[in-house]
Amino acid sequence: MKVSSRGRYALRIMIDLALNDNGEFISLKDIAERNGISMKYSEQIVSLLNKAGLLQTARGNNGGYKLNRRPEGYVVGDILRASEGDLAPIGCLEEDAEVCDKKNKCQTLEFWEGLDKAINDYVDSKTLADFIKK
Amino acid sequence: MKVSSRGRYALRIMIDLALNDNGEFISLKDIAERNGISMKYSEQIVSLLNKAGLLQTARGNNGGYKLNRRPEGYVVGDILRASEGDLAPIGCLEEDAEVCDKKNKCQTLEFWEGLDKAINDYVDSKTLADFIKK
DNA sequence: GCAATTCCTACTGTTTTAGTAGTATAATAG
DNA sequence: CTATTATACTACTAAAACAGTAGGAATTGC
Repeated sequence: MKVSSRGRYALRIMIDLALNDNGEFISLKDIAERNGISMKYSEQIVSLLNKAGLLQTARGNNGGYKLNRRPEGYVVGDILRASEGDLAPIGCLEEDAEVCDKKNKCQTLEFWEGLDKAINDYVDSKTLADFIKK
Repeated sequence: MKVSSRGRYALRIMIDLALNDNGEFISLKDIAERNGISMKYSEQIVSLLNKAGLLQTARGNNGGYKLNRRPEGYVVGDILRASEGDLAPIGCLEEDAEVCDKKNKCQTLEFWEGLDKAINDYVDSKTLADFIKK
């Protein structure tokens, strides 16, 4: 039941981008250094965030990344789902799960659905803004 | 962010014990067969539940397992923590985690504590009784 | 053209998961 | 007192997931 390092780092990177946002693109080198993550690993994580449409990017010299909305516009759930994949606590509840033939008589499904909801409700109740105004 | 098969099976086994409780000890063979889990794997899981004090056991002929309280007395969280280990979503929040020197200035700790609480509050709000009265 | 940067994909060591397997110990029936 | 039925304990193993590394291609600014 652990969030992987990808998810944890993804959140840190997004917070870093919010904290250091000055309108310019921020290079991954700076982000990675500030957060003690290797360039190469950061690359992979940022790539996931980018593919999920959470960032604005620029290649080449003076390129880098920046947020494409204000911090309040980022729900933590979206950041985690982008980096971690599904947050579903069991396979049956994943987005693309194959339909289980025992679904109708499954005694535990409802419980797991409730847990899934508890988790997603929580992570969707927080935005990046909650991390920067302190 | 997945619950392992040990945790899922543990819950099923406990429900099975509640549903089939007639005062007698129930053999693991019966439990395993009813739930489609191998004897050997079931053994390991039941062993964890037993060590956590959730069961009453008897060895030898006519031996087996049974609940030591009424279904309402079992909180699902206890069953999952016994089988899965800690439900903490990140290592820092585990019971026996070494103290992190960056704890004071960690920007994300509070968020993860909140998620930990959301998860534990949910699993501790359900008991075995919630699974059998339908 | 060169330096700085993102983008993409393959590879690798370690840990965790999901079990199997074997044997020892205990209780009961006969 | 022994055969049978059961739990208890510990070691092992194949496969998957995790946590990165590594190398090179493409893009842009100066």
